[in-house]
Amino acid sequence: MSTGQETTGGEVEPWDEVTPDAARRLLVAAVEAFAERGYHATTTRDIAGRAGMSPAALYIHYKTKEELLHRISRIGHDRALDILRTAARREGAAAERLADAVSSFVRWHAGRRTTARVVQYELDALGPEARAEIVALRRQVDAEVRGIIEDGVASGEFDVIDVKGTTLAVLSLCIDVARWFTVDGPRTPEEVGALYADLVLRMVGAK
Amino acid sequence: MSTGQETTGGEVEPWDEVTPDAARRLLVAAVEAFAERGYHATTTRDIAGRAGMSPAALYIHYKTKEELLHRISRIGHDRALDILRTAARREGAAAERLADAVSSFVRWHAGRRTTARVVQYELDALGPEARAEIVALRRQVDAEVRGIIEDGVASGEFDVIDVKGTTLAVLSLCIDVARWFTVDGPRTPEEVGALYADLVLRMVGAK
DNA sequence: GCCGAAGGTGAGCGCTCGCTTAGCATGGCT
DNA sequence: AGCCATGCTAAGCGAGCGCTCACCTTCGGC
Repeated sequence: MSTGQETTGGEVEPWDEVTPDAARRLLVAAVEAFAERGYHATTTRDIAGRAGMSPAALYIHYKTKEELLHRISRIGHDRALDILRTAARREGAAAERLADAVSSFVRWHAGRRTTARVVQYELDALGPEARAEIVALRRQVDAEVRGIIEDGVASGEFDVIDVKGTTLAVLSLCIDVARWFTVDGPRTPEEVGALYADLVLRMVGAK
Repeated sequence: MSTGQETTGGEVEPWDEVTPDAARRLLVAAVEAFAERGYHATTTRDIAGRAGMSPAALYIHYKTKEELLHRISRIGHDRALDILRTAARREGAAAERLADAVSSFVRWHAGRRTTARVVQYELDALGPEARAEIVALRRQVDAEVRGIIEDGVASGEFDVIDVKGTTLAVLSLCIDVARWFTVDGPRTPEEVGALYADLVLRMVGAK
């Protein structure tokens, strides 16, 4: 049921933009630690230890522990938004674009689950101004998906009563993948992506 | 689209079972604090303060802070399982039972959001043996929903390719309500329940 | 061969954490 | 009246937290 060509969904490590090397190692270590134990349960000594450095080294590259979370959250949301934008702005019917958006978004949440977990569940640990910046990005994420659904409704492809509520549900379904997905589980990110794209097309009454 | 009579979905405070009164006040205070800031970010001083008591009072009624979380998680999961069981075992077609299960489960996650948040997102803060107990309850939750979907497939009411995957997605959709729902938002728990019941019936290809 | 910038470390400061202990008030039972 | 079980508090212990500081090492430019 409706795949066609798809945009790639976050299979590469996207931390190349973080330099120098030591700063990137610290950030990757922080992603792992935050994903495993949560922001508040993670100590700066744990992050530094995972990166093979002393606790003090962290403060050469980052002002505070919260700045680490902020950087991770910012880069992660940029990536998520990029994935959805790519799918939303390609050529094709609304059904194809929605299926592509969902499957690549889900593949990112499953395949890069540690990052997604931090991005989606540690928002409240940020201070007010950093959180406001991230919330703005989330609104753009919502707008991309809502745009595709509105297109489908306008063209008669979809049958949706509550566009805002359905958009919320679609994103909610995708995001929760970061909560339950495990690499030891029976499904690959690609399989979950395909299943969820199918389920979402049913939700919007495609065809 | 398919409502009919519904089971009540967690609109009452379910902490009557916790006695004595001081222990219940502490537990309610802990639910609020854990839901707002997360288990690890919550201090025992904060919990005791919300309950109008000194920090030491907590340890008269609970051995550790973790025991508080364990009790909350246990009672919450019992309640969630009870809601789904009631819906699953009533009379009626699979579509009605599934709609009832989803709408009451969602109403609980939205209406009693603080409890649901702790129950669904603080599982990892429990120790191994407590977590194992809760995980067993979650498997029963999954089995109830899967049972309804299997019934619908067997009777020809539903059109589902991947029953296990669809069950997971349905529960995932409901659970994530605890993450995004707010009382300040534009929707009531009842409205979200009705919308989600409709979306889930579409997901299983009902009728 | 010398120097300063960049990047690192060991030690530790001030603070807050979960939890304990000694002791005080209350109230039902004898 | 005397007594002790129950429920609570004030004070504080040991540990671990985020973060800092004085100092060390490495290395390209002259």
